[in-house]
Amino acid sequence: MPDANVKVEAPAQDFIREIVSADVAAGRNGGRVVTRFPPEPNGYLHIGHAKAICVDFGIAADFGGACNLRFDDTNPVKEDVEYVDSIKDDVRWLGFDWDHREYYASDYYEQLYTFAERLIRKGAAYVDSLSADQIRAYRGTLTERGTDSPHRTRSVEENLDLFRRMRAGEFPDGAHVLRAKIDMASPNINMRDPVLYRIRHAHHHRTGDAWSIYPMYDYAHPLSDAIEGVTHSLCTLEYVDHRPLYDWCIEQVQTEHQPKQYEFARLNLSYTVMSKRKLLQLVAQRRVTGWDDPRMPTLSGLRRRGYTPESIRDFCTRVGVAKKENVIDVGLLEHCVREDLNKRAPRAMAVLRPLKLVLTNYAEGFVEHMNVVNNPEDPGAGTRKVAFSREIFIERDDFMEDPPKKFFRLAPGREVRLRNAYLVTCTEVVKDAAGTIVELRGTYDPATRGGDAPDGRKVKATLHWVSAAHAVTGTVRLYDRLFTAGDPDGAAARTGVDFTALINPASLEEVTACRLEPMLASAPPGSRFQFERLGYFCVDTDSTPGRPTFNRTVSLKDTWARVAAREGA
RNA sequence: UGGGGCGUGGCCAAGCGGUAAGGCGCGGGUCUUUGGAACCCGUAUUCGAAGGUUCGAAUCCUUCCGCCCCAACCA
Repeated sequence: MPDANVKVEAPAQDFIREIVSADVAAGRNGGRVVTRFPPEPNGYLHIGHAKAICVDFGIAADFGGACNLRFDDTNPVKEDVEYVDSIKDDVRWLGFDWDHREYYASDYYEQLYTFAERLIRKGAAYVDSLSADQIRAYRGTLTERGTDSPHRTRSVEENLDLFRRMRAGEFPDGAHVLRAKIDMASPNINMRDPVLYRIRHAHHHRTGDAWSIYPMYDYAHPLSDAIEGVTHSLCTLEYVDHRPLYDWCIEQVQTEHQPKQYEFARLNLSYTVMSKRKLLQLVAQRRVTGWDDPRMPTLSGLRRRGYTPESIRDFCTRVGVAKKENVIDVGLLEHCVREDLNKRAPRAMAVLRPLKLVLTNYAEGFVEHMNVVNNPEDPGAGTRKVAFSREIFIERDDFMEDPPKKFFRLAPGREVRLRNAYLVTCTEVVKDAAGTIVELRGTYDPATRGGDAPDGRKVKATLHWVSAAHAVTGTVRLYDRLFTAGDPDGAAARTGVDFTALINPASLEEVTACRLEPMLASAPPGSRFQFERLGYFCVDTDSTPGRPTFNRTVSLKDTWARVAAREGA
């Protein structure tokens, strides 16, 4: 008698989980759930892969199953160990664990070869000696059926002999291919005798020069899944048309396990390009500094930008899994990091564009150490001391000589609060010969230490600040979306311009003479902070104690910016 | 034009014949020593369109329209 309390059904949140759930309930595959994440090691992982990773590992975890990490390394000329290493780093960083289940399609080459001979023997595959161009011509078009190759009727003996000699390296690249014998008249072009093996005298990053023939994806993938005992092979929509071929391979080879393929929509992000080819172009043309440029949608870029793995996983969950083509608003991704970092990032004060404010009634040479809460959202984060003195820097944007109606910050004669310090009033604006404001003078109210007025009077703004004598100088990189168009791919296609023409010229602004709270100078690379009132920032990988450098992950929501824009200010 | 996939608010997305969840965004408000956060309220008489079946349709049927994918010895 099964204990109903022991059996915990994972709730179905999407159509794939519904299918898996039904399979488990029906006892298919002995109730086992095995998935796999199968990247080709030919580039860096991006946020689109993150969705696939979350789906593959997430579904396995939901059903108490396992997810394999399998490198689909069937094309030696495009692949490299550099990529397998980065992929492993990225998957791990995202928070997923494949235990010892690290597999490679190249580990199955011998087995796949044996399967191929089996196909030849049963007359389901043949060696074709047409050129690539001829094969294309014989394939027909979308509307016209294809034509059988003259080699389609070769005998099993001849096919076996040729195939073995292909393996032995007797022929040059392109001389022959192994093809599945299916149906040249199929309305599904993938079924018109697809190529299974091609000759490639190339060095493979793992098998070296052991092979001179390599299996194609359509052949290697389903059989690799079967070899590993994968139960649910999840991939993106463009493979829907390949499913009949996937099933054909499984059926013809008569594998022990029969994995099933299910497809979901890939992730697209607004103001972003996601194709490997385009990302590579950005790197190659130096439009960005590299694969890990903080503006890149790669996982290494997002990591360097300051994104947390938790926020990316949360994003993938919110995005959902369905079959509809989509373009997710990048604002959702930004929302996810803000939400995560708000709870975890310690606060700091940093003045990006400093304007000196001299408090004329504050004793010269006097220093006070204000008690400051590290994170109002996290009492456990504790407090710290921040030096305050006669001369401080405030943000230039926080002062206006002639403020519009809805500007609440500092202005001549107006009182505002310096966060965690005092209420101050601007009494004088000092300008240079050109009329540029070079300094502010003002007074502070000694009775308001900490920021509260004993008489209960209120101010409409609280400003961040840093003591001039104590601040350290640093660099802050302000990032914005890489493209000006919400849908760069679509816009480029419509207008006929290259997508690089849509790059946002202001995607990076480097601000050098920022004045930072001293403790920021010793923060290790990767550490994240909220610069109060500005946004979330992390110490860049190229930061040094002598020249602290921060990347802005994302700004804080800025109501004033919205109001100012609306008022045309 | 052959085959396949998909059409629910600005962007996602539930919904599986019983009378449109939720998130982001947006608008308004409360609170506030971050114009942040938090909290509250509002935001589709309608589900690509038109017919039909039904007491009842986003859900079933028919036709039409639109978008995406496929003709690598790439994955």
